Amino acid sequence: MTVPNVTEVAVPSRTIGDITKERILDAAFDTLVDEGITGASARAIAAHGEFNQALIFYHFGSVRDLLIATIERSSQIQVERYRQRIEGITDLSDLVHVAATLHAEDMERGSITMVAQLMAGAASDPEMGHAVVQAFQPWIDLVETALRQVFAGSPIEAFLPFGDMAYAVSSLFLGLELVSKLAPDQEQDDRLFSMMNMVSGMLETVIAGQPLLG
Amino acid sequence: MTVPNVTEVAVPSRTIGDITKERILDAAFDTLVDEGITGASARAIAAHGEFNQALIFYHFGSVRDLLIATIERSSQIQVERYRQRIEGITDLSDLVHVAATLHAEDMERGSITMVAQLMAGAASDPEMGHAVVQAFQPWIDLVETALRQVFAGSPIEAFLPFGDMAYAVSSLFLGLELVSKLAPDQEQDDRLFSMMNMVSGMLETVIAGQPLLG
DNA sequence: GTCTATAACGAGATAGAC
DNA sequence: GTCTATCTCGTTATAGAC
Repeated sequence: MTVPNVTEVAVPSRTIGDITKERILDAAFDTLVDEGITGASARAIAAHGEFNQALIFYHFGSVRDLLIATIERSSQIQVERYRQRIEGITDLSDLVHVAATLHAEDMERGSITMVAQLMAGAASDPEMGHAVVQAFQPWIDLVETALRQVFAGSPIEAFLPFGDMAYAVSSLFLGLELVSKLAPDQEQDDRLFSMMNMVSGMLETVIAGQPLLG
Repeated sequence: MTVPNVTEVAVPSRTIGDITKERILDAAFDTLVDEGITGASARAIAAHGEFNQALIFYHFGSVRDLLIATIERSSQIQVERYRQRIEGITDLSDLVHVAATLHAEDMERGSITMVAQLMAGAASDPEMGHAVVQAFQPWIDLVETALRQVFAGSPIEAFLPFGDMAYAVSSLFLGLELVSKLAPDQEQDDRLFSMMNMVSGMLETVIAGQPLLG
């Protein structure tokens, strides 16, 4: 990467090619969310973004490399978005509430759906599998950060395996979006998070040393 | 359906066609597990089962209808298998142990992996989506049965939303197999279930009315 | 019921004009 | 950097011999 001379270029110059690349990446994302991995062909992506099919191969070499670039880019962007949303959350019940909101948002936006789709698609492609796993890691890390925040200072903090918990919670959301996308049921999701809320309430009660029943 | 005359046919007759149909269904299952939804073409399935590609269309009409028949059949069979394994389990920690075993087995066998793959593949196909959701329901019901068993007689039994819990747990396993298949990590899975074991132990302690810490 | 052969089409990818 | 045109291959699916 060359650093532009400041006297020459004041703002980081975005070439027209960069703009096209982003258009293609956006279209690939949209296609993955709308049509799934089986529908994410070069033709379908080009139709979604209303550009020429050949541009995909000019800019990314192959559809597969485009999809890999797509998950890398959007994971990075979306994780950063979500990270801002969990910042400052120190209460478990607040975290559950934010999680419910983010899940609902993501059902529209599709960033986790896209991860699930690429994960399924990478099943027979080790190289792509590696890229997808790499892109999924920041999501797990994000969850771990959130969990550590809300359990900081708790008497059980020292006993909790945050890494494993984050792995489980991330997988849960992955599976959840897979199912939710297939059978959209807002009420089911509402009940799910109200259950999580109940569990978090019980947990807070127990941690405080109070009896659960009474 | 005609009932065969007992004097004529002693055992329910399986035509040679039925046997072929099962071969095709088995091959479709194997292909889905090994190659994923993107690799489950008519040719690939035929190669897996070492039969002629045209048989798929003769017996099932289309690849899609074959895949739908596949998930219907194997979900039914596998859920029945698993149901036998959770029979008589009344202890939460025993359930966790069985769940860990079944998860490990399924990583080899692939019945849940197959559901995850078809779920991803059905994203852009409402009709297939419906079939997959239908096939997933018995899994959720199975989990609900297991949960009801271990919480039967517990003082918190009346407060627990078993249906929602089953939905969540099923989704968790779905996501888990999706990730595990992509990045096989036996140690991670071991830690996961040891965590679940810890949680179930904590839960039993709390339900018994004893303090969690001390 | 199973085979071979092939039609009809969509896929990824490239060449070459602009 | 973007376009049209096209190649090649794999795909679903069918026709017709056996």
